[in-house]
Amino acid sequence: MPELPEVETTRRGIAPHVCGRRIDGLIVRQRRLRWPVPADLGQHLEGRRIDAVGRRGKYLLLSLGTGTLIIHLGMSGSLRILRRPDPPGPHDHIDLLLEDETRLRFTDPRRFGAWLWSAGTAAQHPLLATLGPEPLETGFNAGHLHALARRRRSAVKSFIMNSRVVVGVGNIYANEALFRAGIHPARAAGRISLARYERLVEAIKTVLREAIDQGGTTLRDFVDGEGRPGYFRHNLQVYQRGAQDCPRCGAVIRESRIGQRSSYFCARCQR
DNA sequence: AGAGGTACCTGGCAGC
DNA sequence: TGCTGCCAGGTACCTC
Repeated sequence: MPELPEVETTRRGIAPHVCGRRIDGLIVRQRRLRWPVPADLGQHLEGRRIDAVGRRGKYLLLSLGTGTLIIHLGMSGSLRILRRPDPPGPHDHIDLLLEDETRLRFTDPRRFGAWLWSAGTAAQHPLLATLGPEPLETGFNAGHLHALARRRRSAVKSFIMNSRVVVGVGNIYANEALFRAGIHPARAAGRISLARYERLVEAIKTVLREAIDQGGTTLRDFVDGEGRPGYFRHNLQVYQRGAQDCPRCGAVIRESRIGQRSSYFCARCQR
């Protein structure tokens, strides 16, 4: 699933094709996603023009003036621009029909994604109301992390994957950022110094920026707005590299489960 | 308040 | 080859 870099790659890919365009219709072939697609969604969309494509965490936000179409890609979702109405595959659940025959097609084999409507601004929607800061903005800093972590005993990896702490950091980039920062993923969040949180914040920002530059990470499903995969997979240093050599020190990369998620780390470099 | 487990889905893969 | 069990990029919701 798409983490922040994949969602941002999608946003950048679709924005030029949908911004300013009028919505002519909505085809919902499968209503049962993470939540049911609202039965009246099409009525909110048809005839409206898309003003902007924004992002908050892993949520894509299509602003229509009268409200916001909120799209989440879940674990396996992707959005593509179609210039002609290609016949839908079994997991092509939704087409947003735009003027000039353009379509925005939503594909999601696992159906953990979501298409929701928010009247007014997206920030008012309950799903977005409790989200933490954006990792690439200044509100995300070591002081914020260090203060929030006080007395918390959960693993720092689970801590930075908590969307109330910071948005957009999923399993791949949590593993990669902790490796770059030299912090053991199982270390209690409340037992990390401010100085080490400085390193972690820098690592998170850097790894996310680099991944965005590479068009995200494609493990299986992810494609950008043009149907192309992301290439950051070649830059992963620990994720899915259990039993291989640590690229920094040569020790064997270890694999374990933390908070029910696969975790990869070098026990020599990360403390 | 925080931590941990469960649930929602499909598909690919390893092992038998 | 086919079956079974496990695993996968997320996250809301429940219980303790």
